[in-house]
Amino acid sequence: MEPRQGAQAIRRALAVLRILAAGREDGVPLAEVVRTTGLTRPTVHRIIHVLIEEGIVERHERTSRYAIGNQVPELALARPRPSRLLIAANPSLQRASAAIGDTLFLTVRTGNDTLCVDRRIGIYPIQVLSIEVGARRPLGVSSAGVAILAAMPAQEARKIVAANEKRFEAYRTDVATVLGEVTAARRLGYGMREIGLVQGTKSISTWIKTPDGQPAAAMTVSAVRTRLGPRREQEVAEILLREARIIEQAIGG
Amino acid sequence: MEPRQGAQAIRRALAVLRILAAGREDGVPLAEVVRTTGLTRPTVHRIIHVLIEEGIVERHERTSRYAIGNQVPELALARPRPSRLLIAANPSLQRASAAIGDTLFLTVRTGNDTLCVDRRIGIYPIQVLSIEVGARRPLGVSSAGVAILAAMPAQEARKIVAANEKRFEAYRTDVATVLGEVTAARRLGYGMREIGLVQGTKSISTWIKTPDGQPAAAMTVSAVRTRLGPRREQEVAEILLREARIIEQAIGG
DNA sequence: GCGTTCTTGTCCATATTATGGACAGAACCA
DNA sequence: TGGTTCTGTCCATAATATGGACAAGAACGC
Repeated sequence: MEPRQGAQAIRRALAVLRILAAGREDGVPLAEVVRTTGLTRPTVHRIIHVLIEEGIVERHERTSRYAIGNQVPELALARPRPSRLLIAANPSLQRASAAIGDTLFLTVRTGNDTLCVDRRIGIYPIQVLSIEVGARRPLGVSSAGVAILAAMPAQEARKIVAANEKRFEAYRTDVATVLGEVTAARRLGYGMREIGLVQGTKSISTWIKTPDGQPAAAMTVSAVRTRLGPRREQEVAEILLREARIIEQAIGG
Repeated sequence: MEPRQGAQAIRRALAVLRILAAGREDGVPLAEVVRTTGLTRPTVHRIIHVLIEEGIVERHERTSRYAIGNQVPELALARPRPSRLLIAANPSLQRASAAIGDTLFLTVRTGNDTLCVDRRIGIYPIQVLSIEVGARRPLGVSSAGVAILAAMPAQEARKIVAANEKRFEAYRTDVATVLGEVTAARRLGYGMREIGLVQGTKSISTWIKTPDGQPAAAMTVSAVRTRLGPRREQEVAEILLREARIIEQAIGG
């Protein structure tokens, strides 16, 4: 079905907001927003400054970077309860982290992005804290994003990857690489990044689907590479797959 | 200065979102959004359904009411840190609640609304929990809103009250009543509601200003009426005023 | 059970808004 | 110092967003 007409400006504003959200508290320069949204500079400038007037965006004086403003968390207070996924995943994150010893992450799909919504640090003396809660990236950049893409129909995954193309350069990847990883993840049954977001690390992600079959989230282990040789990778993947199924059951009701 | 042109649709979408935020998890029917924003039904319908497609709004199947969607808290994760006001106010809320024995609320101004961002329950056996964190209302409806309006230039207060006119009916008040309360609050130096948001209660609010002199927040005590006779009202007001000044100092740096 | 009222939902001719090419000034860097 | 890159702005015009009119369904009252 065709998307609803008559609100192009609203969609554009949201596209801008999602780019600013990816920049978190550091903010994003105007040129980067122009580049990644594909909109023209006057258009981005106008959208951003209206959002500033409305308190949705703020401009950092010293750096001229734009970031999410205080009214977004204020609007979010209208929806304070954690999602069913977050609640359902809690014991699995705990169990998996204890069993594996490394850091566990819960990441959700939000539009064409991934967003880290929970993190559980393990007990092994070396922990790879590659991202934090709130970290947002284009789908395809992390092993979680790759896993989520792998779990959806191939054509839909290609559309999303194409939409994110302009943003991959900033994360030192590209469409061909991402699609290759998605294909490999389909084969393996989970996503994996030999080269994690951090040098010398490796991460493994399993997708989590909602009751209607949509891949909506992923659970990820990140560790130093030496801790994830072929045999241990298999063990970790099995633990993650089992807990992902448990989460899916819990969400189903 | 004239507000920036070229993004009326974005402002309208935000106006709709703020109405939905006021409805919190209960949601708001379409007709109510039409009435309070003053927009036409096709316009509101279109805006809401684009926001639904974008995950910003969701529609409750059973009640046909619209509410804030899951992507708003997800965007808010880009700005996780509590504001300086919230941090600065924490010890004052604690002290005032202990000294007074009733519930203390911290409320901020957000656009033409007030939003409760913190609440501290007192030790007296009867507590008036008139609102919760996340409760959003038009400026002018609560004693906190009245206090904030009283602390700003009269012309600016009148503009805000005029903008909120259509929404007052739902809270059983009107422009004349609100302006009367604002005038009284200017005289008293604090806002007060003999008839609180809850029958048989009374509330007292003192404004809190930012370093640039803008009234941005208020601290409120709510109690059963019998606990706030004239003399005790004076004592409570003095405690609130003192703590408000402390908070203003802490924000100032 | 029927009539009335109220609500949500949709269409599309047209009014109005949003756009972006062109230009200017500031900041940065070699 | 000059070149490059960035932010910011203008306004003629292209394109979008609008809302009056209408339809259908739900809720309510007698």
